[in-house]
Amino acid sequence: MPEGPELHISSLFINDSMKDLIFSGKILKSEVSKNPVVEWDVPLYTIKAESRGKEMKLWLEEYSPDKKGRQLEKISILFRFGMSGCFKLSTVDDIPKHSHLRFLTITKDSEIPIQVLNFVDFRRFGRWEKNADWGSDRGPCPITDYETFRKNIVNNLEDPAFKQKAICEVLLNQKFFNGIGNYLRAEILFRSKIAPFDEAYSVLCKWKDSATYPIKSEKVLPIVKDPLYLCHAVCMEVLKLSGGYDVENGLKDHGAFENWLQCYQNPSMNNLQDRHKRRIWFEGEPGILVPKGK
DNA sequence: CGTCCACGTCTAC
DNA sequence: TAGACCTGGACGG
Repeated sequence: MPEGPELHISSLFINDSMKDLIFSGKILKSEVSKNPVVEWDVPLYTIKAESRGKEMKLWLEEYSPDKKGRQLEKISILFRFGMSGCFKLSTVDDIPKHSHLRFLTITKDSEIPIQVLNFVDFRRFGRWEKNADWGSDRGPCPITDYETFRKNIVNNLEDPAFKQKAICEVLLNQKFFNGIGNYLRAEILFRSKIAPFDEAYSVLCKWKDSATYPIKSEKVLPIVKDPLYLCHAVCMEVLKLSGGYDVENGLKDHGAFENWLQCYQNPSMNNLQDRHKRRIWFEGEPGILVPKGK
């Protein structure tokens, strides 16, 4: 489930459902995963989460009801979700297929079964790392840090990343658009009415001086076309659906996301492969920098 | 049965 | 700028 909104939904899900849970013991890794074993073996600990673009951190903090001055252990685990990563809560008897990292709760009374927080990832493109900082080649988050996200782009428009590059390809550059993925770029460009293969530099120059947030008139719902604002606003819409692409743990109506999509995978839209062989869905003309040849 | 396609990086030539 | 890394669903013969 993995573009910025899904990562953010995962962190909300964890912070909400783990807030009263106490975990214990070693972190279990599947045999098949090539990711590192995470050394951690304290009697009791709690879990919190944080997301930034397409990365998520878990914070594990030793829990001690009677803190006797001793320094409590604390580690973080940085996750990238690849194409299919997600977190699921289960019981011990109900571990999901393709669960690759597991955190077990204690149980105070035998009435409540042990709960398991699972990192589930059937394609195994997801990665994790202990105590790693946010990816140095990734920009600020359009969901949680929109103004910084925007500044990082408008203050760097002279960067070669934008010149003579198709806007649809630049939208996948995580150095500037951390969290934007294949469905988001289609939805953002569709609402902006920007041709996907128009030049990123000239497109974004037109919007660099517009207001960070669009002016809201009291009566008229503004039809926002600013692509940078839409990077934030479109993500926020997905958060409201609370499910996102390939829901599972969102447990809301499964059709809500598909129903929300206006452009991506819509058979009445056009589509083409970009230079990196990824399919871009769009309405109307492809734009000047469309890859030629077949 | 087979081929193609999918929400994303990685690293090797 | 290719592949490589993976599983599984959709669809064709």
